[in-house]
Amino acid sequence: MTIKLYNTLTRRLEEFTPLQPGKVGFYTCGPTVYWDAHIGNMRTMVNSDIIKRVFTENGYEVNHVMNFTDVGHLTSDGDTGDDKMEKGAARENLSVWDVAQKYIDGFLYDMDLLNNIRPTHMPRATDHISEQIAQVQQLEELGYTYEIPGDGIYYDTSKFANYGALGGQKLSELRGGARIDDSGKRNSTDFALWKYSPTDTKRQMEWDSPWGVGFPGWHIECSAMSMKYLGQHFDLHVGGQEHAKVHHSNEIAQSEPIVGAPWVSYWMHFEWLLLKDGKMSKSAGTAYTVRNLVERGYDPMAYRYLLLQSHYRQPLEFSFESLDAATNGYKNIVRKIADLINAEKTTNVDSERYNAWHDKILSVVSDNFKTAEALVLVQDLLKDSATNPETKIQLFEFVDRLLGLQFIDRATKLIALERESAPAEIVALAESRATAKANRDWATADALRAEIDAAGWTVLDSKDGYKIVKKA
RNA sequence: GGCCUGGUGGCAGAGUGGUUAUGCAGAGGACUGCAAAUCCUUGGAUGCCGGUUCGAUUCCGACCCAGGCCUCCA
Repeated sequence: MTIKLYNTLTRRLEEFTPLQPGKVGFYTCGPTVYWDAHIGNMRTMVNSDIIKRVFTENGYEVNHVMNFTDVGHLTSDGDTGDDKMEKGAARENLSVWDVAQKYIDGFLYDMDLLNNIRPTHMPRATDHISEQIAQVQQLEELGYTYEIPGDGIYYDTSKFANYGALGGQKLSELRGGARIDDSGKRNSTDFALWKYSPTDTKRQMEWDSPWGVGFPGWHIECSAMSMKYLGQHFDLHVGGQEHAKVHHSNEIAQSEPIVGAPWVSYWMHFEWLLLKDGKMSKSAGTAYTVRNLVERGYDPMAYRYLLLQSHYRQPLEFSFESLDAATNGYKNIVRKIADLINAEKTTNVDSERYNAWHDKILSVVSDNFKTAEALVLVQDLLKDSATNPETKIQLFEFVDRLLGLQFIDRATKLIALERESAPAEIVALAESRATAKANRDWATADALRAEIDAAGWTVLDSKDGYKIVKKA
């Protein structure tokens, strides 16, 4: 099936053509591991995961690379300010290396909660210093660099004719020049490739290089690692929308002189998760992590479901109200699937119906990853009386592979919960209640039901008597 | 100042040049002693003003409003 995607480079919806038939290589700009990734960060990861799943279901062999930025780049793109990793280390009284490991572990934990398939490769910047140095050397030989004495090696963006193409703005249009720039840079958009360690303090992370002891600028890591694991040219590069102008423009500027243009065929940028009042903020306590949602009793799949109801190129406004709505919607679907699994099977999978639904669902997500439309089809499928339960179940297995919403898993767990037999004392209470009911003593019956409920079980009446179900 | 998105019912959010998805919430009903679950039915929206068109929510233009990026940020 044809895959269409919106390419930021051309600002157009394009049909995807791989560099090598049947294969796709793509790179996601991963997290800087100095703090917990919040649910907004994770939106990007879910989007990446959907891309991977759509390619996979279309028969592609996927090589997905996502980096961990564990080297301290600076808090300002002007290559000044504090080092984030060092700040994190000071905050937590850990070494920078331990800080990195701690937040990598946390990140992967949350990735798993969201059922994101792990990338094929997850390289760390600090493990690829030599590759980064090698690229800086190549750029130096090609004449793209200059030194600011006592500061570092910089990239001269005026040497790269097409600088800023991705951001839709020419060099001359960027406002950078309006700020005071006493750093010695030739152009406001120039950026560091290699920074010298300060002479007055000892950095925890620093390496030898042909230019002196120091550390790499933060853009070069993505160029170095993507090429190492995906080849000099690859198909797709994705990341948060804020990366387009600076980070990705710089990556292109670093890479194309070395490998030729176009370096990457397609670029995709994801919109942000916003709060009513704007961005998530750590200081305001609104930078929720996936683990925070779990602590509040939410299923991570409900959050994933919320995300998939919107489009990746559209900002999404998060609130607990909308998460509650998503939770209800998600649970309703799970309930219906559980009923399908419980339904008596009298027929076999209807391959004609299966194929029709399969193709319909796959085609809407293959068209620029419209997951919201796929979820509409999921509702339609549940209502479709012409498709038998077995076929529907098989289709939901496909939907789970495609969207990663773990419908079958949650439905199976729900059934298990419902089949778990109640302990004797609960059964005794239920029996008493049944007697009270038979005597039309509603007050006693309701009191007993409340007692059972308080013990963690629910009594459900039916035509044939009652069921005792463990509360989720 | 430059660039870029959007403005759709109570909420979240799709698609579409010609009956405005879907979900949640709401209302009514079936079933229930009452609940729960399920099923059925149902009310309710396209910022404002022009233009193109037989017809615009959809295309074009102006305006108003909101948000984002241009500074680390997914």
